[in-house]
Amino acid sequence: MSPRAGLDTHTLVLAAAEIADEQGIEEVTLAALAAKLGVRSPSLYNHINGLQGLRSLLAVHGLELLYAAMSAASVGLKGDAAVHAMGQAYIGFARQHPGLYETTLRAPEEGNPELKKASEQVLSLIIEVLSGYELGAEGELHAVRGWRSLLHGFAALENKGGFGMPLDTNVSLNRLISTFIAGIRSMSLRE
Amino acid sequence: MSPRAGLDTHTLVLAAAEIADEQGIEEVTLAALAAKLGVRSPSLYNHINGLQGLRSLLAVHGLELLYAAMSAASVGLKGDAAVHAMGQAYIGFARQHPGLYETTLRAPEEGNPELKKASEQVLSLIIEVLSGYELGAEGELHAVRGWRSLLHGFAALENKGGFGMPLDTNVSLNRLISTFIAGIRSMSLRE
DNA sequence: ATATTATAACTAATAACATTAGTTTTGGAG
DNA sequence: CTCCAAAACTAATGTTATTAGTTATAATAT
Repeated sequence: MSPRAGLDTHTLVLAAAEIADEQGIEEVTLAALAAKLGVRSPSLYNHINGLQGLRSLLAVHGLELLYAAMSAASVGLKGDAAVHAMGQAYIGFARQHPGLYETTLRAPEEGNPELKKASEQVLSLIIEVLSGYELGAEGELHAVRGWRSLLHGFAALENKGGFGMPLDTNVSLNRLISTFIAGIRSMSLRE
Repeated sequence: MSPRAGLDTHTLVLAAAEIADEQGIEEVTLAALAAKLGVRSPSLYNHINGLQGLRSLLAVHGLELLYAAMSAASVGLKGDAAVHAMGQAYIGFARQHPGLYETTLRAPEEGNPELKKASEQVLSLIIEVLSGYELGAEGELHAVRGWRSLLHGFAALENKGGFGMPLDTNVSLNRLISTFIAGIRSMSLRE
């Protein structure tokens, strides 16, 4: 019963993130979001650029939270410890915010500068942590790709329930990270 | 202008897979599929169980093709060569059928026996190839999880254009596979 | 205090989609 | 040649996103 519900973009993004995490990314519709906020869906257009715009905002928000988690976890650490901490933080974020994490890689727009910036922030943190190993400029880039593949694959499969087997996934993650570290160690020695 | 267009389930799945690979998974709608087949969308219900049913069929079809590719690539090979060949085949399939690959992990139904069967087929092939390393029963399961994570993560990031850097992704893949192998080697020695 | 204005939220309307109900038509079995 | 199961159809409903145009209010200026 109140024109002027007092919404703003940030409130919308937070509410949408909640829907994504609690009900799944498919349920993030303007209709559902408007209902949650006690408003009619066209009203949302005063704050966001349609559904696509909302998805972009969600992606940026997710990447910022992911960066914060990874950064906080690895600050002050070096080498293997930093890699482990960062990997745990990455997967921890994906577990805590499954829907929001998923929006992170649903790259909708190519030219979005906010999105690009948020992605690069995460990327440079990864590069920094892996720079401790003697991989060379090119080897480092390959290692970054591998590290991202590994983390994203693990997060995605775990979230989808792809690891059906009754075996502690934390142990799997730890061993996988150790495997990766051991692998890049042996790669760097080989060259 | 012809009642009796002569459709069947398989034709629908193939046409839907084409849409998925050429236009993206979002464009796989019953409306688009019906248009492609020269039919009205309600007619599709004679052959599939709605959009959800079609998605399940796509997932099964994708897993079967994936299995065929992996199997053909690794037949007769052992050890590192088999792992490399299987990995290349997995990524090759994801590149060749980006949309179909994506449906593979959009697990819609839990209790679908066809889907379960197709998944287990792929899984047992992976287990077989990794059984050559001395990992122990539990270690082998962790390695399987790691191997799947790595492959899926790489496929997903590459498909989404997540590897923005101008560096040959085939080289990255080769090195990643080698890194993984080196990693599980050192893990098995450690215990 | 009162008038003005920018804009948040609204109603109404359209288009795309999935889905169900009920009808028509036809290819093949008898 | 007849008949029937089922393939394809039309019609209708409900959900969604989105646009156009309207109303009402909060903040500002007078």
